[in-house]
Amino acid sequence: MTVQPFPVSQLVASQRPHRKDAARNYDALIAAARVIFAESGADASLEDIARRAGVGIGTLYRNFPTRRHLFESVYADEVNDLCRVAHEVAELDPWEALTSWLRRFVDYTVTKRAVRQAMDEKSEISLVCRESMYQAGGPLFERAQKAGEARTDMSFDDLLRMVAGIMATNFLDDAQRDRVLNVALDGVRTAGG
Amino acid sequence: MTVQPFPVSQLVASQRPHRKDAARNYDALIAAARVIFAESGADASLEDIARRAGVGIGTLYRNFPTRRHLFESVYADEVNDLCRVAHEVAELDPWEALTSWLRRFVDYTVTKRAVRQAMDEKSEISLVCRESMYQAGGPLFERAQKAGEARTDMSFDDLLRMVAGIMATNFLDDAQRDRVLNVALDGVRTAGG
DNA sequence: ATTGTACCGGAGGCTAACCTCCGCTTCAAC
DNA sequence: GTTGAAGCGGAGGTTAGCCTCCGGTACAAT
Repeated sequence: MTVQPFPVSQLVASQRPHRKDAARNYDALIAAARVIFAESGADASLEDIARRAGVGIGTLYRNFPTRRHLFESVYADEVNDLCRVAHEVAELDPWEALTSWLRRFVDYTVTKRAVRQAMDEKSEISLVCRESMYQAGGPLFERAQKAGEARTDMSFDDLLRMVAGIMATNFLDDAQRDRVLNVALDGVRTAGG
Repeated sequence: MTVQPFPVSQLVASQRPHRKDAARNYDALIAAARVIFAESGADASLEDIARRAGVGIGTLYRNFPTRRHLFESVYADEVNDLCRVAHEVAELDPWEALTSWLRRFVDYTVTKRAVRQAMDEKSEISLVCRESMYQAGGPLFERAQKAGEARTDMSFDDLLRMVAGIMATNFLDDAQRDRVLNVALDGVRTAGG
């Protein structure tokens, strides 16, 4: 059960400017985008993001020529973290490892609304990100399957989309989201295999 | 197990104009909105809808003063159908009745993307619709619970949101959506009770 | 057939967001 | 400290969608 290192981080890091002020602005933009995308989805106003980051709209466009560039940079960041987490949970028992990784997946507020859209993007970086995520999480799923803890009549892609769908849904509160996720995961654990 | 008649239909029917051409336009608008909302979500362009319906934008606004009016009219229509279906499935066995109703719920393409938004609306008509839907589907769930076919540690609201989340998610194809829905429903059927 | 009225449609003003462009500022190399 | 280049920011042109308004049209009642 090997997990590849993170090809995504270079893609993102290479864009970060060298000058001090520029780098600060770059980070502020990513952080702001994280928040605004989380609140309003992937088609949030770029001017809102620039305003929140405390920079001019021109600066935003210099760093991220298109909305997609910005979105993908944020997204890549998250995927990066997810890959790292997959490493960290590798020592837990199979089912525990899988579900705690998926829970982490759910917790990402940035892409909570936007991930579903990203799942269908065809751009190169999206493909790379998805690939990375699959390489990181897929083995956890297979291990759980081999341990007889997860049904074998569904794919990892099925699983991710299921969880993504639930995580993108509005619930009354976090407790409800958790309850529902548990129900769905019970469905993954049982029968059908 | 009684199911209330449909308080929603009056709300909608009362808005339908009397004159022949006007009524035709009204229907065309609803039909067009159904399609466009399904494609682009609840914030689709109203002018697209008018164009597709083959009427002027003015006609749209005369019939539906706000985007919400239009959306809710379409939504109410769907809810209506769902209530009727709840009646029809009442004779099936408990689990079968519940799942076939839920499947019908999933099949609604109109609100596929938009239902999630609607679930959180606070407007009067949304409340009425949700109430109707709960009165129609809730008994199916309770019956399944009493028959030991559905877990009792989740609410009907939990269930609907789970299914709504899955139904609003983009899948590779319908087979995948079906597969995932089945997995989640397996989680509802088992344990935890 | 006439006529009053309800209805039609789209031109056009309004706003919001997109994105470019360029004069000014700030950094860091020497 | 000087200097040139990299970076800044926001004014403003452009587009898209919202919604109003009114001259003209088509229905249905008589």
